Amino acid sequence: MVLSAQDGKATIMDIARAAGVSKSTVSLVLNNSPLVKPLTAEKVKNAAEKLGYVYNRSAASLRQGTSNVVAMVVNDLTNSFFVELLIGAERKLLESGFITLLSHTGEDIKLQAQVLSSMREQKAAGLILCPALYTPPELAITLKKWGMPFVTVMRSLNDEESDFIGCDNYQGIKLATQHLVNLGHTDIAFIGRNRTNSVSVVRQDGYEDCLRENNIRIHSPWIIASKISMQDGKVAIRRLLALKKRPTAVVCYNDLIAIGVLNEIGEQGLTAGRDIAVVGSDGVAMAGFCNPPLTTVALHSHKVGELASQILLERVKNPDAPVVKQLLKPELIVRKSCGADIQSKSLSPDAS
Amino acid sequence: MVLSAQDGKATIMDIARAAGVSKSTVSLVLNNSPLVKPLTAEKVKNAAEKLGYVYNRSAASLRQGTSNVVAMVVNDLTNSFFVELLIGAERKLLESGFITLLSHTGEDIKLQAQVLSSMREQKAAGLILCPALYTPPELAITLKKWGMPFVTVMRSLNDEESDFIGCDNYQGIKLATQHLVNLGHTDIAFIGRNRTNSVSVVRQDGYEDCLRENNIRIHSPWIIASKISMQDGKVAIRRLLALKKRPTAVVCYNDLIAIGVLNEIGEQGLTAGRDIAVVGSDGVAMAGFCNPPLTTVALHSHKVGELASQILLERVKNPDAPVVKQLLKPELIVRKSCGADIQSKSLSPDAS
DNA sequence: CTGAAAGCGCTTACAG
DNA sequence: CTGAAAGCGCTTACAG
Repeated sequence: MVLSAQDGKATIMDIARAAGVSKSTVSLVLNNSPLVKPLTAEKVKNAAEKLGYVYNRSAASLRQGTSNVVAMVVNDLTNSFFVELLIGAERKLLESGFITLLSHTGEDIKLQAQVLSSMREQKAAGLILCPALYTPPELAITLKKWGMPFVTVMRSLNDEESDFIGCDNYQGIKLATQHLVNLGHTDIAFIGRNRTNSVSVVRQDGYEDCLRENNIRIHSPWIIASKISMQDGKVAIRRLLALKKRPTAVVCYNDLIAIGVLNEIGEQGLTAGRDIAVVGSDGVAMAGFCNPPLTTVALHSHKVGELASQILLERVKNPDAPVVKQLLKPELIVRKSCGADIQSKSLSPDAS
Repeated sequence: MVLSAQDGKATIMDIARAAGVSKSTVSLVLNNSPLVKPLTAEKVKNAAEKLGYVYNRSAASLRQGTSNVVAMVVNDLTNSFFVELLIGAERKLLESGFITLLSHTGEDIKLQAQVLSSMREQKAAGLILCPALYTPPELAITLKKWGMPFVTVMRSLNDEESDFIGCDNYQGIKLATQHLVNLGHTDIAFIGRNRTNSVSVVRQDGYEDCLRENNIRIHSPWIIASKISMQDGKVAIRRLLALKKRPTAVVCYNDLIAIGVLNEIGEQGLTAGRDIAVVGSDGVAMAGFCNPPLTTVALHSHKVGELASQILLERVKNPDAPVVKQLLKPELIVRKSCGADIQSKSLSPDAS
């Protein structure tokens, strides 16, 4: 194939001339319109190839008033749950011909507002938003006024009228807590209390309701406020271990915190699962490779990302379709940090 | 502020009319040109605000032939090193008025080629590329023919004429290996051999050269091929532990592999640092929270990302500036997985 | 199934 | 310091 000296500079007009058709026809061919006769389409495609033609999306976007980019604004990429979600979403978008404009807000709502404006200027076709903590709910109204289709993920904006894909945080934490109860624990702590984070509120509710349903009294010194990081998990369990009356098990808000917890337990010469049971939530890949491997609740990060993309693209196509609110079903993954293996061993006849 | 019914639909012409100036002047104001009298600029800005004006980047891109998006194509976001790098780069780009078009290739060169084409169509102003394994070196030529400024990160394309930001992998692994030698080890394994990954080749060289310089014979059964994942690290150490003649220490290609190694060691009831020493490379955040905490070589992921953005933006401004090739200096971070704490304890007078 | 024409909203010389 | 004019490369009714 001989590339023209103008490689990359050819326009639709050049193709039209080379192929002996009008530029309208070229445009139709480039967009795979069924209106064009196959033979003509072939001629056009060959000419485009020969000229080293590159489609100019800026021109198309200007003309159409929208683009083939989708904005993805994520609160915390240091939490691999969101990275896994991003990977799922990005792949799915790509398969549908969209490309991802990414921004990481790091839970900074000022920054979030700034990047959203920027993405509006880019004429993003839609937005997948994992809102930063403390995002004002009016953001939903703003986005609608902008006419930007969006779906919120994991955290909602408390807006009835917008699409949301999340996980059943309440059932998830209940599953985890009940598992500890089933293993015989009654002294169960919760790390990650934060009354201004709706997800934390729900997870704490799941923990407390589970205890109540099992007639276990809630012991408030065992409910520890914590930011969402490994380091803060570490600090929280340290406080718990320093208590005169220690819990025998701990439910963590998420895996990130649980990983910090496991680390500190190890540092203190203790063994999670034997000396104290630990469960997390989210089911990040890393959880399976902790020491000991972390019992957690899989929230299906990739699936959430894929679903969010899919729902968004449907919303883009059809703004008037019914609102989608979907909570994925959590799934308990039992590993060793909860001590389930030790217990079953001591119950088996061949236990030493 | 009263928003017009046309919120978001106003153009530069509407502003011009409202402010009583020409649209050229409006354009200059929007681009913060110093040519416009402050008073005029103020009038224009007020009018824009009042009309709910949104800058249309598609139009600007079409006219200018370039955009304010920067493409970032990353080989492996399941490795948090690259996530950290991405975070650093994205933040820096945002500060400079650029927004990030992201794609995750997952080491798939077909997919990589596809997304690069797509980013070309978007008229990305530049590209930060962490190339997929086995990327043909001709990619550098292609990108140049496209006229797309780019900088490769971590892995180079073996092209003298293009910018590259990486880490001194050779010195890094040497640092790690020498640390084990200093602790008294002579039976040191290497996990992560891959002769078709240039980074692995260099790291293995660092390991081997360090042994040689210390007059330690290289024992090839202790050099284990492995893919770059936690699971593959797990499998590799299992093979090593099954050997009749086991090594007493192991250098891992990177932290991802090391995390898998630590997990398997724990699963076998052994303790890293006491029963076998482990060191990683990269210095991901997670390394500090392993059990035991992982001794590793910090390669400064955020810094690499920031530097890559900075160099790219300079390249965009000045295509003829001298080529930049920069290797960041690695830094050993001693934690417990290498057993340094145990050794120093046994050397201290108050050891039990 | 194909062509001629208008226009998307900017920026950029150029003239004053 | 400001204005009039041209044009970036597409898509989309519309007419045939």
